[in-house]
Amino acid sequence: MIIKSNIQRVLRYQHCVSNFYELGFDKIYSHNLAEAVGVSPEQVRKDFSEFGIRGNKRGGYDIHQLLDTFQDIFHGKVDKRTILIGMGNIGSALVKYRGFKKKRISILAAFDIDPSKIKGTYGIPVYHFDEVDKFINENCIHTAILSVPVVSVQQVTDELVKSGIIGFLNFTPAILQVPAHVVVNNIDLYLELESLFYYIRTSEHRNINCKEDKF
Amino acid sequence: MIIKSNIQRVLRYQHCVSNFYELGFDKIYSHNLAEAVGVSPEQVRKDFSEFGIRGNKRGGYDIHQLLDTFQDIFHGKVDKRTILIGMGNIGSALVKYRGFKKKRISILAAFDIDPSKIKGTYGIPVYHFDEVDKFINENCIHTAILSVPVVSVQQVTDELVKSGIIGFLNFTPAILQVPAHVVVNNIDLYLELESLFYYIRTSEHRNINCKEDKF
DNA sequence: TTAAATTTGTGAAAAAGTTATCAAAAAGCG
DNA sequence: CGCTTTTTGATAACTTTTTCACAAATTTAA
Ligand SMILES: NC(=O)c1ccc[n+]([C@@H]2O[C@H](COP(=O)([O-])OP(=O)(O)OC[C@H]3O[C@@H](n4cnc5c(N)ncnc54)[C@H](O)[C@@H]3O)[C@@H](O)[C@H]2O)c1
Ligand SMILES: NC(=O)c1ccc[n+]([C@@H]2O[C@H](COP(=O)([O-])OP(=O)(O)OC[C@H]3O[C@@H](n4cnc5c(N)ncnc54)[C@H](O)[C@@H]3O)[C@@H](O)[C@H]2O)c1
Repeated sequence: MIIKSNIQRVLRYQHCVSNFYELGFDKIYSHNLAEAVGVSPEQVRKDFSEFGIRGNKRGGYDIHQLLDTFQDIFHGKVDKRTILIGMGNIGSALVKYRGFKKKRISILAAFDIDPSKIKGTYGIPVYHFDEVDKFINENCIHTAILSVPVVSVQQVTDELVKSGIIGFLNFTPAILQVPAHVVVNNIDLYLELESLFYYIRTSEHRNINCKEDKF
Repeated sequence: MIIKSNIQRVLRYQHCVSNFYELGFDKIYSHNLAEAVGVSPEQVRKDFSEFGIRGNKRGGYDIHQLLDTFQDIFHGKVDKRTILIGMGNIGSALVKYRGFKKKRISILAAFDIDPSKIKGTYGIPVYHFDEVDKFINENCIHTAILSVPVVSVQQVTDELVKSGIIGFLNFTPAILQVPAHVVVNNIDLYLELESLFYYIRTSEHRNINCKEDKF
């Protein structure tokens, strides 16, 4: 199986190749992509070979061909659909964001248990969580974004797994217990912030004008 | 230098140890933490040894002692302060979130260039970005959260680095160019979603009731 | 007190991931 | 055309990270 960081790097290369395409280029070299994405050229070639992407010796990679291949790999011509559970702070920020549409990702609907959220207008329909099973099966949904309070996330997850969800984007700090075939991508903002503080505390480059050692 | 994933795992152990403490336990074993966090017991012990945390053979780890040690490592008794740049969808979700306060992390102020954001009420002061340098130096800020549009993030970053910021939490899809001593933690929600779709497409566990192959 | 059971800590082994090396292909050029 | 330069692709070397294995310590219990 191709590992997550490999996939994510290739998605970054894709973005970079699109930029080159927009600028009118026809070919691109591993060192171009490496520089733009902040990895080594060898890494780029390794990543490409993992996906069976071949270039031309001395000729680099053909941009049009690359873009086609990326479209195949990531189903670029297919709309990707998901649902969101918990229309709170994070949930409504995600729903309002326009950037996913450009990448052909749609949050089809949101689900909550708070009647005020269900009545609200957010640009997408917001239903009661009781209706999620019906919606998943009627619309053939495989993934869900979890932005509910941490206390209820495991129960919500269990029900979604029962309804057929096999991929989660989890914004809660909980470590979800799921069957082996279910994938969970965790976004733990607290861990990201706290680890950042850890690094800056141990850094020798802190602002020398600071009298006290504040963080 | 201790790596990020090591730090983040230990933060998860901390959370789990706190739960055990709340439940009235006095000691905890590597296998308890392993199970809760979803890693191997050996990993727990290796992680601990990296931070110089020692347990007792056959006696496990003393919970009170562990919690004290975690407080030392992560400066649990010190308020950690940061600022936020870009009071948009994501920015205001973060500012509204109450969970960081409990962990003694405060977003002291936000900065924007849109006058309507600067006039708005968000619970924390929102200043014009022109004032960020003064604020950073007067308040001894080392870290910043970036939730501005991707087109302006590099320029914003350059200015913040000049003002002394050495740690970023970057919500934009841009790969930031920063000096070597500056740490950037990236949260790329598009990459997380797209890699999830990649996995579920290649999974054999997709809902069999789906006639068409929708994603 | 001795034996049995359990759990840590660590060094070795294995696995995973990244970087270096270099032959081969292709392009440019005199 | 033949020589030089560039760049890929494959493999080897290296590095990092995780897992394994087991001695040492400590507790429990007989
Ligand atoms: N907002 C942030 O910046 C932030 C940062 C870090 C972590 N998180 C995590 O993200 C999650 C969401 O945070 P938030 O700030 O958006 O919270 P929030 O309280 O604003 O939103 C949670 C939403 O979930 C709904 N909900 C509650 N129980 C539900 C259930 N059983 N089924 C369906 N919906 C339910 C609530 O009605 C609410 O609308 C939390 O777990 C939080 O820990 C958020
Ligand atoms: N909202 C999401 O769900 C989401 C998802 C993925 C990625 N992102 C990324 O996060 C970033 C923010 O997204 P958003 O949806 O919150 O955007 P947004 O447009 O809602 O907010 C951006 C804010 O930044 C301010 N701003 C613009 N230029 C600025 C400058 N030079 N200095 C200071 N402030 C400035 C704007 O006035 C606005 O308030 C974007 O880069 C976006 O690509 C957001």
